[in-house]
Amino acid sequence: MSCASEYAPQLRSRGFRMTSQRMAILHVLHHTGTHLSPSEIYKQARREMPGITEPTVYRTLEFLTENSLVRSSHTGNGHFTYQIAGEHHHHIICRTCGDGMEVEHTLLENLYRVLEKASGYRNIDSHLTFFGVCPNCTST
Amino acid sequence: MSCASEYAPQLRSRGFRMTSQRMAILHVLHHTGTHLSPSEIYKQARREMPGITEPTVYRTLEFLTENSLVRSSHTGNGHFTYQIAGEHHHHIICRTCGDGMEVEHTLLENLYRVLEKASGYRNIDSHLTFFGVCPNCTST
DNA sequence: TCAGTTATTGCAAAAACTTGCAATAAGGAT
DNA sequence: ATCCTTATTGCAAGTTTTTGCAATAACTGA
Repeated sequence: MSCASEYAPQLRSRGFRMTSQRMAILHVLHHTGTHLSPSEIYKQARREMPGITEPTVYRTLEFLTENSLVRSSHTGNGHFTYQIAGEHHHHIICRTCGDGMEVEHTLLENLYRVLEKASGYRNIDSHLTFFGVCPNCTST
Repeated sequence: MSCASEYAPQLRSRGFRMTSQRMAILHVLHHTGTHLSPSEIYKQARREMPGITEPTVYRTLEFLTENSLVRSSHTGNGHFTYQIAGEHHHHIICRTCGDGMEVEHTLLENLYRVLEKASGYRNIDSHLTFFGVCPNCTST
């Protein structure tokens, strides 16, 4: 109810609508704060809004991602997780053990500028996932 | 037959086997040269090896990716495509029109070094997809 | 406040992807 | 050349994700 309705103006100004399904999903993501898989989001959103269906969850996540209210990131196994779009960070995941950590966005800002120059693209804004080998697995 | 068997020693030396299914898939990727979706790969591989099944294609792609013979990249829509692991490059995709272009790996090398220092991870080797707005869509 | 427009949802069915397990076959050893 | 070990596949059934279309409900304007 509360937090999610703050997002309504952002949608309305672009001709979209705030619905109870979108509120429920935003609420879930807002309050857990971390990355969740579509099925976890579905389960939790049903507590807020019992009638919500799975296709709606998938479509909503895609929609919210396109509208920058939510960010998606891919884990090692080929699946996506979703989180509320807050502070911008990235991930690095260990190719060997699967452990991960966050990467500050500021570290990439230089690169973004280089890329914009080289490609002619603007407004680059990607949530990236890097793969490498973590210190633990290197030493073994 | 021909090209794919070159990869056999790489697998054998790690205790894995070269099979006709793996050959078929490598052959397809080697000769098309571009990114293909799992179902496209399945369709084409059946021409080389009629008995091949879909689960095998998925498992094989994952296996070949892990063993660095194939690289996966994610497109905007949340799905993965696969290509033979050759020259290393990345993609930038327009958030508005969906058009894309390749990004030289050399542009990122600096960043990788920065990240290795900051994170302690080594051997960072990711196929990245950036999203931005292309020149066409910017001017409109 | 109410009616109209149309973005959004639910439903049902399809497509894409995964999993467990028994059967097969690749490569090493004899 | 043949046997043995075990990595790999196929099958069949499951889960996850997508799609089309009719029904619904959010916002706009009167």
